[in-house]
Amino acid sequence: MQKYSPIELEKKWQKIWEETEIYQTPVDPKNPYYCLVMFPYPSGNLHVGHWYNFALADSLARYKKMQGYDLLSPIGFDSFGLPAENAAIKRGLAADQWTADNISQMKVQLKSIGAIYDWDRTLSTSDPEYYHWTQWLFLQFYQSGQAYQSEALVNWDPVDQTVLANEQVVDGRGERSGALVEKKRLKQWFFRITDYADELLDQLDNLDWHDNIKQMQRNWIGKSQGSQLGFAVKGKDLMIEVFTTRIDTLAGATFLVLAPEHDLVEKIVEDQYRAKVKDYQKQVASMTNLDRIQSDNKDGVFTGAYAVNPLTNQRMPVYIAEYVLPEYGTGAIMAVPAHDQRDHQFATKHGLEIIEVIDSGGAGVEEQAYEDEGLLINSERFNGLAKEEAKRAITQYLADTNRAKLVTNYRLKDWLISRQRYWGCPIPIIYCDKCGVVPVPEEDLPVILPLEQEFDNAADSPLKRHPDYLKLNCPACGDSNARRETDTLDTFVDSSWYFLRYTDNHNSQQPFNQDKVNQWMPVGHYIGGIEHAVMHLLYARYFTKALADLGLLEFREPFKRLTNQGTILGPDGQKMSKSKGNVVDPDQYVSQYGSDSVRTYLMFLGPFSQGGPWDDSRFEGITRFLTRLYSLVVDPYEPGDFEADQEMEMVQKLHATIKKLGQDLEELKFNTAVASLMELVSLMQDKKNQGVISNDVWHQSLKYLSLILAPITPHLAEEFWQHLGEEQSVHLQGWPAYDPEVIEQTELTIPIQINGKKRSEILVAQGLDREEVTRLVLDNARVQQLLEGREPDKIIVVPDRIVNIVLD
RNA sequence: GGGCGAGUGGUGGAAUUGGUAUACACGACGGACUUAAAAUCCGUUGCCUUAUUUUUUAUGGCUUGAGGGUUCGAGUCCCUCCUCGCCCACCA
Repeated sequence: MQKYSPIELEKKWQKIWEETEIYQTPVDPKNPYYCLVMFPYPSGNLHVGHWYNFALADSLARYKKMQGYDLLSPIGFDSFGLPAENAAIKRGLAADQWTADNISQMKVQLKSIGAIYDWDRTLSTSDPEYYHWTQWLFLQFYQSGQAYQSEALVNWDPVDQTVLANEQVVDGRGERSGALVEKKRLKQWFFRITDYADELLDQLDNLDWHDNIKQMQRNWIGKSQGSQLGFAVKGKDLMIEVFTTRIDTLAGATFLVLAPEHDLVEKIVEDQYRAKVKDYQKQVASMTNLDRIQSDNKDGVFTGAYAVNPLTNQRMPVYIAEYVLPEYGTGAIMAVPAHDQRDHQFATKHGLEIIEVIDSGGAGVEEQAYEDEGLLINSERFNGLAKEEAKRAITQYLADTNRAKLVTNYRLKDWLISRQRYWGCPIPIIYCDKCGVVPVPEEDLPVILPLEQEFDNAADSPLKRHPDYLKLNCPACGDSNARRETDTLDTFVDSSWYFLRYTDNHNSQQPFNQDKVNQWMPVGHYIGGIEHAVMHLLYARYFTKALADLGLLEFREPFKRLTNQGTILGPDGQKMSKSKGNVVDPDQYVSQYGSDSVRTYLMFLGPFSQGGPWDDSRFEGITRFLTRLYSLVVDPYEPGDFEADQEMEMVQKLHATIKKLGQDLEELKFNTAVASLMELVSLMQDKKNQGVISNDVWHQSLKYLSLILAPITPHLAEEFWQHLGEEQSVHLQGWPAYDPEVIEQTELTIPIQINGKKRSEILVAQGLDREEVTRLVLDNARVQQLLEGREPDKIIVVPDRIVNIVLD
C-alpha cells in the first residue's frame, strides 16, 4: 500500500511542468480559445475567492486544451491603485517596491494552484512597458475626441483638499480624513462613453451572459424615452427646460421644481426670497449624498418666480428642492402632484394645487397620487385620450410652437477618468501658457511616474510638489514654463484593455499587433466576480468599441461568454472579513492537503455561480475521496474470476462518465462533474475488490480515468499517468472520446404508473415502439393484478422512458 | 419603489429541462478491525402508517415555501401569496 502524499507529489510535478515548459501558448493558433480570469489586485495575499475563480477556470482551460484548442490562459496584476499609495504614506514604503513584493509573493501562491498559466504572458498595469500603451491609447482617444476636459461636480474633501472617488466616500465622509464630503465643480478629464450608450445597450442582447448582469448594465445605462419641454418664466426672457416621461399629465403640472444647484436659480430668484434660497442651497450642499437619498422629506423653498403651463396657461410657482437631482435629465421637473407620489408629498407639505388629469375612476387624488392607467380629463382638447396617444398628441402640439421635442435620456454619464492620486498611470498631457493643452508627443512616451516621491500626508496629488516631474519645456513652442498634468488615470482605464495586451504582451512598438489580437479575441470565456458586473465590464466593452472605431480592432465586443462565480463565505455563513475573524486562508489547506484537494473541494461545494460557506468537515470528505482514488489506481490489481457482465457494466459507466464530465466542464457544472467521478470510482473500487475485470480492460480503464481527471486534479492525474507507464505528460493528451454504442443500453427498466403514480416497472428492449410496449405491459402479471380487471381508459407510452395507465 | 434570482431530507446539494424526486457528499446511527482510540472498511438513514418483529422484512399513504390552475403526468409551465438573497433607486 502506497500512501497518498499530495504535498511532495504536487511539488514534483509543478517543477517538472515548469522545467519542460509544457504550458507555452501557441504562437500561431489555428484553433484559438481564450480563457480569461479577472486579474487580481496585488494585495499581497491570494484569498479563497481568488482560488475559487482561478482554480476552477483552470479546469475549464485544461479541458479546452485537451479538446484540441490552441489555448491562451494568462494571468496578470491590476497593480495601480490606492492601497499601494496608502502603504507608502502610512508605512513609508515605496509604492512600487510594496507592489513588486506583493506580486512576487502572489506569484508563489498562484503557482501553488498548479494552473496552466504561461508565465511568459504575464503583465502588470503599473509596469512602464504596460502603461506606455495605456498612455498611447489615451492620446488616440484625445485626438479622436473621445477624451475631453470639462468642469464636473466632484466629491471634495475639505480637510485633505482633494477629490475623492465615489468608492472613497464612506457614509458621506472622506475615507481617510473623516471629513464631511462636499460637492465641488472642478476641471476633470472624461471619456465620452455616452456616445456608445445605445450600442452598449443593444449589443447586450447578443452576449452569452447571465440575464442578471445584462439587466444591471441596462439599469446603469438607464435609457428612457420622453419629452423635453420649455416653461416660460413670467416677467423674464427665460425658459426652464424640463425632461419628462409623462407629458400626458402636463395639464396637471401645477408647479416646477429645480435642483438647488441648477444654474437658473440665480437668475430667477426674487430679491425677497434670495436669503432663504441661499441658506437652503448651502444646507443641501453640506448634505451627504447618502442623506439626500435616504431622507424622504420633501423640503424645499419658493424662489418667488412663476412659470406658465403651456397647455393651460396657468401660473406655476417655481421651487427648489433637494429631491430633484442636478445630474439627471435637465435638473428640473414639472411637478404633477395628482399622479406622482413625490410631487404629491411636496404639494401637500407646501399647500400647492393638486389637479386630477388622469381619470382615477373615483379613487381620487387627495390622499395620494394616482399612478395607474386612465383616460385624460381636465386636459382641454386632449380629454379622453389614452396615455401613449396623449403623449404623442401633446408633444406634437407643443412641437409646432417649438416648445417641446421627443428626447432620449440616459442615466449613464461620461466616464470621469482623472484622479488626484500618485499611484496611477500619468495622463500624458502638458499645459503651456502659450499653446494651451498639449498632448505629449508619442516618441516621448511613456511619461514615467517618478518613483522617488515625498509624501506629506496632507494634501492632493503629491506629484504637484515634484519639481522634476511637474516642470518642463513645452514640446510645441519650447516655453520653459510648461507644466505636466499631475492627475493620473482611474485604474479602471488600466483594466479596460489588459485582455488585449495578453495577446502580444512583449510588443514594444504597439499596444498589440493587430493580427494577433484579432486572432485570439474575443475572449471565449471570461470568469470573475459579480462585483464587476457593471463598472469594469461596461468600461471594457466601451474601450473595445472605441478602439474598433479607431481601426485597431476588428470586433466590437470583448467577452462572448461570461460567468460570474459566487462568493465563498466564512464558516459562519457571513462574508469573510478580518473584523469578523472568519477569514479562511487557502494557503493553510494547500500546504496541508494539497492543491488538488482544495480544487476538488471548491468544485464540489455547490453550483459555481452560487458559492457558499466554507466547511471543514466537508473538506475532509474530499481528502477521503482522493485517498481512495489514489489507492484504486496505485495499489496493484489482482484479477480473480472474470465476469463479462460486470466488466460491461464498468465499461459502460466509464464511457457514460466521460460524456457527462465533458458536458459538465463545458457548462462549468463542476459539482456534478465531481459527483459523477465519485460514482465511477466507487463502482471501479467494487469491481476491483471482486477481481471480475480482465487485466487489459482494467489497465485501459485506469488510463481513461487519468485522462478525465486531468482537468480536475491535474497533479494526481499526472502521477497516475506516469504510474501507468506513460512517458508524455497527461496534459498533452487529447480528451478521450466515449463510444455512444457502449453507453446505449440494450435493455431498459422503465416505470409503470397507474394514474400518475409509480406502481411497477418492466424490463424492455431499448427502442421498442409504443404498440409493443403496450402489449408487454398489459400482459405483465403484476399489472394485471393491479388492474383488478378494470379496463384502462388510456395508455400513455413514452418510448424508453415511462408508461402511464390511466383509469377513470 | 424597480429589476434579477432562489426556496427540495438534520446539512451542502442532484434531477436527462414536463417523465421513477431526494443522485453525490456531509452528519448521524449500527457493525467489523483494535487492549482502547483515531484512521479505514461494510451497512442503515425523507416523513408517517400498519403488520410481523430481539434481529428482520413487507403494506399503504404523504412529501420539493403556501394555495390554486394547465396536463395522462408538475420540483420543473401559468396565476396569487409568503420568505430570503443580490443589484439599482426621490431617475422625473
